[in-house]
Amino acid sequence: MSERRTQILRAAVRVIAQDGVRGLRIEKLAAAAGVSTALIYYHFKDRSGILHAALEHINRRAENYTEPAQATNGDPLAELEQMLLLELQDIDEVRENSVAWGELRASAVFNHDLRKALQTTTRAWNTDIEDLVGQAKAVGGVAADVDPALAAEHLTALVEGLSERWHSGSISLHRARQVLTQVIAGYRARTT
Amino acid sequence: MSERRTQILRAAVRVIAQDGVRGLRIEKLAAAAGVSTALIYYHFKDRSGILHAALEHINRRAENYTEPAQATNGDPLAELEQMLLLELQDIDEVRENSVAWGELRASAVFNHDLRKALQTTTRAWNTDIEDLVGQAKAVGGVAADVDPALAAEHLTALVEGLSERWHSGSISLHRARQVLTQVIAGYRARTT
DNA sequence: GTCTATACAGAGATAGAC
DNA sequence: GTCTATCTCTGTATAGAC
Repeated sequence: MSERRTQILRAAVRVIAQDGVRGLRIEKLAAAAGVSTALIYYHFKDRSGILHAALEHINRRAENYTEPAQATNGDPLAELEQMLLLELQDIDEVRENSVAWGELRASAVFNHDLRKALQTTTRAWNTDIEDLVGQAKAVGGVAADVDPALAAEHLTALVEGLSERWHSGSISLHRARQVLTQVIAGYRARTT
Repeated sequence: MSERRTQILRAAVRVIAQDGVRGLRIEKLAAAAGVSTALIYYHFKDRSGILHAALEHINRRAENYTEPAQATNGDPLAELEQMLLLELQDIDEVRENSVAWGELRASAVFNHDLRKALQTTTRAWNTDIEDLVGQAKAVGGVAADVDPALAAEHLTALVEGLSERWHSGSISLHRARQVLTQVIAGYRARTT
């Protein structure tokens, strides 16, 4: 992919994180990227083209920082906790991504075109978490009667809910992390 | 409140549920309400006035159907489950409200004016659920070491997360209800 | 209170030069 | 590939009659 394209896409994520998908203005994006509006149309055809490309870009970034972070000494549940808490951090890149991701979800409610990309990434995330729960089960970290798929959907949906509350000012970041931590603790070798 | 106002507000909720807060067009709203655009400005001053009034209206509706539904024989946890599952139903009024409410949250991420109304309703909801968890604790329905406030935030944030996934097509309604039911079941007299 | 007609601004998109 | 200039459409908002 050309330099220019990525330059514009990076700017797009920034602008989306600030104004939302539906608040994205080509002129503002052009300013943020330091190029003319015409160039944006040249590279992305139209508004919807930019949006799709930007959302793909967000997905790719999301997949990246999902990768194994620190050593967790083979404790799958600890790794899971780390992976989920990753989304709830006040660091520019993470917050930007998380807000933009939330916007993608919110927009997909009304724009059916966006749903497919959303589903793919959501499923991938669910699967990652499901695997970790499965591993935790194998080593006795969680009870045998926990359904990994169900637990994964529970945890990821919860993270999304907490993120949006955080971004919309209805819960503090600290509190959100606390809720999540407690819920995960609740999975440690218990019943159901 | 005048007849006309409520007529317009009802239409507004419908339109918001269909196109989102940011997709609301005065002309479309006028058509949906069967009035002229000028009349809308007459009653609500400007676009933002309509939005605020519509969101208040949504809040009022939400508070209503939150009321005790069916007899639950004094089982607080059953009542809680019923109250939360209420949000996950494929019935026009509920879905409309739930979508509109999701839009309010999503818009509040970028529009700080909306946050106050959001916080108020969120807090009220949390408190209701917290009370029920407290009652359940009192009758031994949930373990003594469960923190009702934390549990309430967990459950309500989860419902929001599941709702949005449902509305954006990333989870089926049935599956969302299943996840929620299981999570609540996990609270029945257990540790943490 | 309610409508018709219209002014005005903002934002998406394109033409054409370099 | 990239820019400047500009066209055009859509959507908010108002004027003024009834």
